[in-house]
Amino acid sequence: MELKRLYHNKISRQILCSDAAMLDASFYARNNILIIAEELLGKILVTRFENKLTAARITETEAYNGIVDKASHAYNGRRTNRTEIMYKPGGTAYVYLCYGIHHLFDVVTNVQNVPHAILIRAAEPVYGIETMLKRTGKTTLDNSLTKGPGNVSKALGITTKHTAASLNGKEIYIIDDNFQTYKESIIASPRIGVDYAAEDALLPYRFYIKGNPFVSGKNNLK
DNA sequence: CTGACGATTCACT
DNA sequence: GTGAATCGTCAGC
Repeated sequence: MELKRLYHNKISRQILCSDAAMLDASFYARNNILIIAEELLGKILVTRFENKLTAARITETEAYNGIVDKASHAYNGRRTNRTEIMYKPGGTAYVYLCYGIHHLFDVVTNVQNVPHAILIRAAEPVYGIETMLKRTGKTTLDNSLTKGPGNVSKALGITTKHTAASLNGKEIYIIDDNFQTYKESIIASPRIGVDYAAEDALLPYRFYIKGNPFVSGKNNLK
């Protein structure tokens, strides 16, 4: 099996800052969250905070399917100060604190009042690696830099203060640089850490690029 | 107001 | 494989 190692894939600043490449509202507003979660693989998540540009190609996502999904914060229509962000229109950032330590970044999808969200679980650095290393306190680049949702946010500088931010703004956005993610290299599997969700824990709502070293867990080769 | 806990990570055995 | 870290959120009183 061919291993997709994008490790050395660097992207120019010009492309990362191109408005034309930015995913727009129509991408996020769609109804089928599984399609969007799959299509986000291979897209590039870009952040620019205090003029520090960092970017990573998405390698792993998880869909949280709104009010019918027992794994979702918005299950059964739950509305709180925190989850209210999930009810915003597609193309909004939903960031929350997990275990008091980790800031997890989600992409809100669908239309207003339909609380769909896609967790970005892993990505492969393509720009601003020095900045990412500084943010994470690491000295060398390896897959731990952006493998796992807490690590992605940390490397890209995303925190809970960015929740509700538009993904069509200047600070956080996702671009399509026409990178080809081949269907046969995409795996769907159950989501991680959602045992509490009863039968919904078994749904194949996690998507990742087969064999990519920037994917959480150990068993990403099959 | 209080207590329980989490869409995790990392160090250690 | 096990356990600690660490705090905002949320249900319940």
